[in-house]
Amino acid sequence: MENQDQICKNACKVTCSENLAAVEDALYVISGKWKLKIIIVLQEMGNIRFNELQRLIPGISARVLSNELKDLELNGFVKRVVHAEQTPVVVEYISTDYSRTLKSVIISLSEWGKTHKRNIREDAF
Amino acid sequence: MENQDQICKNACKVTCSENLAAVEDALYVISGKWKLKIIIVLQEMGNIRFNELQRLIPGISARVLSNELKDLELNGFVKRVVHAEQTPVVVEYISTDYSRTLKSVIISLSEWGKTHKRNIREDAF
DNA sequence: CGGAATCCCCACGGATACTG
DNA sequence: CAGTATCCGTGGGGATTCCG
Repeated sequence: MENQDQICKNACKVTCSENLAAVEDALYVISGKWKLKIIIVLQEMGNIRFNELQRLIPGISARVLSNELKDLELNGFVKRVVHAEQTPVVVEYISTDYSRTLKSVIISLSEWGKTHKRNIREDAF
Repeated sequence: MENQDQICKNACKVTCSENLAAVEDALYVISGKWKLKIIIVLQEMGNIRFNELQRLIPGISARVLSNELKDLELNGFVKRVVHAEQTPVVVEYISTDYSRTLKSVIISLSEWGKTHKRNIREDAF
């Protein structure tokens, strides 16, 4: 019966759009050229200052880094700590607990990136 | 001794840039507004035709969908199957085995998206 | 040092119309 | 149906300069 087929297809569409929505929600916050990279460096390095952060992320400009950090702070991924007692002022950025919930996303992404690179290499020869 | 601190920091920088590179390799292929979404729908629905694909991805235009599909095909994520025997011609898109290696990435991303949405809701009140 | 302000460009992608 | 062609706006982001 064709009905079975239709029912199945429609069920697929539902779980499909649910998945789509979930991924969209995730991408809305962490997509973009730099966001995930910044989060990774912050998690790996603990506290870190603006200029060193910029040095560790090849290619990012100061303006863009500044904007991204504001965005990440607004969304609770980054904490900004100012040590005003010193001159010149020292500013440190620290990853929050919430940003650590992204751990599994980062891991699976970097795992996939590694094997993907290997596959590309093999194809090349 | 300060040396210990320095050695540790430098080790961090190494694993850090390795992670960064891996994630960059991954993002290079699957980042963008639509790529992952298309892959998700394709995996969920099995074979699917152009117009239905467009309908299932709200907001995407025909031109962009067409371009993205070409790109995904080049990278081995999508198979394009033409049934020329019929008129009008039927074209189906099918997700490849290779695109299925992204499964864990998609799952962790959609899982995170769901819990993130919940957190946002709570913050709102 | 840690940014903010300004200028400027171009490519991503939307809208519309057309084709095999 | 399954796209392609063309036109066009806009905003992401680079380069540079300036400020506290």
